[in-house]
Amino acid sequence: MKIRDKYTCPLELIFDMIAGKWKCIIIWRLRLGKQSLAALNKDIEGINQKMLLQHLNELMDCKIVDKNTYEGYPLRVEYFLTEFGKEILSGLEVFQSIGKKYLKAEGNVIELC
Amino acid sequence: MKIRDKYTCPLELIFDMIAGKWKCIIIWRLRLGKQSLAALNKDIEGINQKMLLQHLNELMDCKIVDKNTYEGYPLRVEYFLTEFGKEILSGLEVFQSIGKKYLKAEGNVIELC
DNA sequence: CCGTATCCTCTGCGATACTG
DNA sequence: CAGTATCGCAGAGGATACGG
Repeated sequence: MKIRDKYTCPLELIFDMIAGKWKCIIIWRLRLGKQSLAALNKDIEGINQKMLLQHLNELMDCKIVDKNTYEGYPLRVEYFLTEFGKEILSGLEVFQSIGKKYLKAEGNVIELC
Repeated sequence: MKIRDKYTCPLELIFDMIAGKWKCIIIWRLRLGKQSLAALNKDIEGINQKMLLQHLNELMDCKIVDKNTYEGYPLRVEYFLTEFGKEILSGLEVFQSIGKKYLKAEGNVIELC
């Protein structure tokens, strides 16, 4: 993740925070509540554990995502959106609905997300 | 620009369309109306003409941006947002205001955009 | 079940120079 | 002023294996 030293526009800062192949979909999947790593890994088609973890860590660096860790075996963690993350989510919801409309106009009938 | 063959989420499609270091700022700058290439090049700090053109072309491929070309010398073109582009813009406005709020909370007093 | 370390590939970005 | 062509590099993304 490349956060620049200097921004001329607030938009760019937020955008850099969520730039990355899987960031937006991770946030999207966390919209309904806490998720374990394994659950995310299973739900997000095409991702592998390493990339998931890397993106989650970057999202945590930006305070978009946080996690709870529970001691004991089997290990258990819960990733979830912070309040800041939920604000970001509200922007993504706009894109989600634009995308849905776009796909429908293109004749796609896939049932997605 | 990497548009995938298959999407499980409409959000990802829209996101891939505007992924790229300069895409969102270009759209942002076009929010107030038509702009020549030279004007964009001057206004967007740090970009060079080649990258600007490449990103504009990709945005045109996705029908987010369109342009008018006027014959004669000196050459003149006008890049502008399509209706689809304006929808995308409405999502970016959310990030802009989140970013502004975030920077203010961080103690930044810069006057941006 | 969570998380880290290595290694490798591919492409986004950028510097530079050139054409109409 | 608008647009194209080359070339190089850093870093994002991914396969795989290992450790707590």
